[in-house]
Amino acid sequence: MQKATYTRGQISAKTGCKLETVRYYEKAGLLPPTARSRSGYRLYAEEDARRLRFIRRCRELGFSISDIRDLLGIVDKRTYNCADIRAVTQVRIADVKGKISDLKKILKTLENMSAKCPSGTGKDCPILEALEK
Amino acid sequence: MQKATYTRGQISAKTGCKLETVRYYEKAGLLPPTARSRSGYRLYAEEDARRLRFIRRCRELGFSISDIRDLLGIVDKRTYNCADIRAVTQVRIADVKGKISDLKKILKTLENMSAKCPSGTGKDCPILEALEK
DNA sequence: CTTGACCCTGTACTTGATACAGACTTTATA
DNA sequence: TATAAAGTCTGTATCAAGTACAGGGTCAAG
Repeated sequence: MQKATYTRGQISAKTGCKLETVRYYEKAGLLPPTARSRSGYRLYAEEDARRLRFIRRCRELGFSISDIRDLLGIVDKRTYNCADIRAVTQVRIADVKGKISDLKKILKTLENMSAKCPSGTGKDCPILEALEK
Repeated sequence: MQKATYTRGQISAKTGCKLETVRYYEKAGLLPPTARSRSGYRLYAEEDARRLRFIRRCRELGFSISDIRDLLGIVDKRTYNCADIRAVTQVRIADVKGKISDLKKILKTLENMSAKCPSGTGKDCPILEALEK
């Protein structure tokens, strides 16, 4: 009984990772080199699909490729430590919080600037003045 | 009476734009090519400093280089329209709002994941399970 | 047998800088 | 005045995280 295999196009459709991105993840070391058909086509297994979905989910949550490499490295150890994964996640949470707070400041500034604009067609635009500080 | 001129290092210090970044902005078309000394050194004027500070401020507020090119294009017209500037700013505001909302969703997911983790050293990490979806 | 769809590799492009190599110029110090 | 140090010049490489070709080989259907 053979294991099911998929071509790159098939695994791409199956996981939602774009065709070229799959190759990119292989080159980036997130996906181990697959088996190849006699003519050199990559042959992906079910396990690769799971891994790709994991990577995709992590990317959606903003983990960097290098974060994901760390996470997968931890996972790939037969005996991993839950605390290690938690640590990576906590750093990510702090990062997201920081970004939200930065963006809120930026938003406030932009809205203040925009509010001063009489929405007219005149010159001496108050937005420009604010931008020149 | 000569106008004051600055070298790249001087204008960099004066505006807070890093040395190499000044050259980059020139290449990117945000800063017009400056006058040159006999030996080929760039000579910046007061006007360039104003322009660089404007660019820097825009970047701090997250405007892209191409946004800034647009803004400067509008400003450089002798007769600009305040509404045009307002339009660019409004798009930027919408963009920032979108990013904040995306990041909030991400944060919630990350925190939910992390909250399930018993912070222990066990296996079957609930964060991993959540990441595999 | 040929057409079209798929896959292969390697490379270039994107954004917004940053950094370096190797050469030249200017300034400061001895 | 000589020389060393600091500054500037150009062109190119690097980063992240892909995306998009070009120029080939391969596979299935008609």
